[in-house]
Amino acid sequence: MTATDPALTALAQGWCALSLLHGKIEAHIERALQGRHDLSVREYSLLDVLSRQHDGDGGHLQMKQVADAVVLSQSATTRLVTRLEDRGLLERYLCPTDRRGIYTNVTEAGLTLLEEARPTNDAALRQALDEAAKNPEMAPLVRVVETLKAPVPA
Amino acid sequence: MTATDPALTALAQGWCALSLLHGKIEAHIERALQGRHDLSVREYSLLDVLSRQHDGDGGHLQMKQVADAVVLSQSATTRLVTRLEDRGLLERYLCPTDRRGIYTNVTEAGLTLLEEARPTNDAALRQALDEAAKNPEMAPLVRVVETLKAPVPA
DNA sequence: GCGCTTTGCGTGCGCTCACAATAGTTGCAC
DNA sequence: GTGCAACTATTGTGAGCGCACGCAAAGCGC
Repeated sequence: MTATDPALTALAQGWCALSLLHGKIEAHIERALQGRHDLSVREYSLLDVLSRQHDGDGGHLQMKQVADAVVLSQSATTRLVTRLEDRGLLERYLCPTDRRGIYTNVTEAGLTLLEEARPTNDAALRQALDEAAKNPEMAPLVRVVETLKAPVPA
Repeated sequence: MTATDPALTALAQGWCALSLLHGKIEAHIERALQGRHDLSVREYSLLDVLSRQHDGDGGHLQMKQVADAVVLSQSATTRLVTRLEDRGLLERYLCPTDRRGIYTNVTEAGLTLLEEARPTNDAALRQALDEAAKNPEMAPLVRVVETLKAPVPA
């Protein structure tokens, strides 16, 4: 097991490229969102996720599920939601059937800010992808991200 | 510009998938490396990068370039290198021609630890990819990472 | 040689995160 | 009803990161 397996080590190259691409994009978007809308990438992501689940009825994701959706610990999720709640962008309310669970709604102000920040986010993303495409190591990944867009165009 | 461009918003789907995949993999590898070798993903990545540049002559990456390679700020790179130096895994030495520049070498202990941790890293990566492949949203990305391995198989 | 600008690295401060421990809620066995 | 295990959200603590700043070295015009 201590011997270096070439097939596995080769995977590391792909992972390295993925990690690099992710880092570059995140840093680029972070700078744009932070500068123009005082939002971090995670905060934007959270608003985006919660605004989608809000569509149907009234918001059905518990904190635990939210944490999983944004790949964050429970404690970090609590504080992230608290921050946005303090800014009036979110609202917490207890689950009526299980008082352990807590649901969240995006307020009007939150939706407004989200839609306001979306062009910034998308433009920065487009820009970062173009920049990354120049690197042959990442180009294939960039193409997949671009073609992954339409889930079911029908 | 405030209007939502569908073509750009569609890109966000791909970026979201990429971000999710990255987060899952990183968390998985982090847990494995931290538990078995007391190394974070970034520390492992730094050792890996520095060990490669070390191949040719004696190490030619300055802190700034290292920071760019691991997508970290200069200050974070300083501290990261310092931590590994304190653990005896790295050595700093001043550039002979420009005393502002600082180069780094991986010590024997560092190389040993790196090769020791590599199987752990690769196995965790393989495992995380398999897990992620179950999600149709990420499957295409996973495939690219896997096929990206061989730069030039010839 | 002398001053000014630029470059590269290190440091103080505030913020966010992960981990561990805690409080509140539910469901089940008895 | 009581006790207990499982689950959810929050809070305390230590660590790492980014930003702004400071210091030292190098480049440059004089």
